[in-house]
Amino acid sequence: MKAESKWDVQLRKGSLELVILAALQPKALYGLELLNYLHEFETMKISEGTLYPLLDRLKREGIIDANWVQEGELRPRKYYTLNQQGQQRLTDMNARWQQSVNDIHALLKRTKTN
Amino acid sequence: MKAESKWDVQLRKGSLELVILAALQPKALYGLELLNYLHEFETMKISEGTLYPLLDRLKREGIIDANWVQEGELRPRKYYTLNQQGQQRLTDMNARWQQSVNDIHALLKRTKTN
DNA sequence: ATATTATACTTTGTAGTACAAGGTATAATG
DNA sequence: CATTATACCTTGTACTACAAAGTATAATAT
Repeated sequence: MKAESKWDVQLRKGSLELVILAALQPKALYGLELLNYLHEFETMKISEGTLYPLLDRLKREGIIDANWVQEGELRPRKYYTLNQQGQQRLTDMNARWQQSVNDIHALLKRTKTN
Repeated sequence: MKAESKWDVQLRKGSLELVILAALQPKALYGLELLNYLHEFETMKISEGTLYPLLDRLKREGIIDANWVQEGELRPRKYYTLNQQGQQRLTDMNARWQQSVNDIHALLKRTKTN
């Protein structure tokens, strides 16, 4: 696998918020669970130091909710859920992302592939 | 038209470098010409304060070349051209971008569109 | 003449984000 | 009783796009 470049980080920067909302939409996940889920995707292998502050921010912005769950003897886990505002935000972001992809695609089509 | 959100800026952040390389690939453009060209694309309406420092950076990184051209009585213009390294970088970025789009697409497909 | 507009490029300071590296705490394993 | 695994948190840093303002020159308007 190719080492991660500075640019890979920058590219992810914009889409990460969308990606996390999308990941939380089908069902609530706790931090590490979400992290491992994202690791399935080559371009989304982020670290805890990236994820937790981001989740905090999304919570402060009021688009996700968090609540501790104690399951049996296990360490308590903080589950994050997408709320109504989060669902709306996801829809908006999705649309905007699609538009951006279209624009970039159009620009790339005008290049010559020698 | 929808006002530009903080997120729009962040989303553009990652792809802007790719976009500029793609725009310069077919032929050399000067600053404002490139700016106007990008304004054709809704998600790529950047300002001079964004473009010129970015072009400087790409030049310092050695992936584009710049040279002043005096055409007739007009104000001299600085034309930017993609060099060989820039072409390579464009190819690499293109591949990585495609991969990222695929990943995000996969994530979005798993969401429910109620 | 001289003010304004258009063209073209430049500079400065700021805000937002992801990151690496380290930290805390607890329970299970060796 | 040391180590590993799980889980979440904190701090300081690097990078990028941006707004706002500036310089300089030529063409146009008053």
